[in-house]
Amino acid sequence: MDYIKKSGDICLKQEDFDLEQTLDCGQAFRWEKTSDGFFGFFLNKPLEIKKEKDYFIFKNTSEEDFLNTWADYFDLSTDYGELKRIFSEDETLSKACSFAWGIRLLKQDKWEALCSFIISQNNNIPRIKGIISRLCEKYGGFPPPEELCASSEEDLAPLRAGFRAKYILDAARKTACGEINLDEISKLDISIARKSLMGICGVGPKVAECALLYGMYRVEAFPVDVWIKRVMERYYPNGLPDYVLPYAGIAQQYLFHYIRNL
DNA sequence: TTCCAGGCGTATC
DNA sequence: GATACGCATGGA
Repeated sequence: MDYIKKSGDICLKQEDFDLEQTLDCGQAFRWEKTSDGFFGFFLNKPLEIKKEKDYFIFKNTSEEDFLNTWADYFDLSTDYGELKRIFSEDETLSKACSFAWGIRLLKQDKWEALCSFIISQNNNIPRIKGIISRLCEKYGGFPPPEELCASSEEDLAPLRAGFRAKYILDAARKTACGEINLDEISKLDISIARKSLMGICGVGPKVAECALLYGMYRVEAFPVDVWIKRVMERYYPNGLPDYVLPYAGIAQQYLFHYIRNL
């Protein structure tokens, strides 16, 4: 990793990384644009980050936090240039990678990702962000399942999550009592992991796939929403090329961003 | 007013 | 197993 320390900040040189494409592409919902960058959270740890010339500036960040938290969160050890070279053998993916060149897959928290994508169903991105923002405001940070499951559906009414409130509570209850163990699920064979997650009310194939990809870094997971469905019908009637499948989830990121901006 | 949004549960066949 | 429908909310 190519970085220097400078008056309390970490300054990082990093290829294949664009803040807007990575933080505002619908994979994470707690990042907000600032005048010159982004402000957001991972595990309730705040970060202000911006780009200045060739450097990404991690404001007020210790070397320890950078190496132990943020380098992992931003998946800095993965060579996205190499992935894009592999993907670009395919014509559509080649265009998608050129267009969305700076997307990286964020290694998010398991519980937060699961909860966030439960909220995402039949919803749009600005409203998902609003609900999660009100959730974090209410609990002083993203609530762990133990804290959340002490609440009732009426308690969650101010979030305006609609019919999803009872799904959030079911996920919190099952996770808090150990019926669902996200750490264990993250290591299971993917088809078994899917089934386990779908034991939660409000978690179907799409949300399970998102929990696996965004919360557990299972990069072979391939969430199919309305947009990706359009991509598949139009460009991949016979499925993705075999050489993409081990990283289908990362390919999906490029395709999602591409088709939404076509 | 109607349609749609990073879907899913339920009923019905 | 497939298909139809309702579901809370809010912006277009």
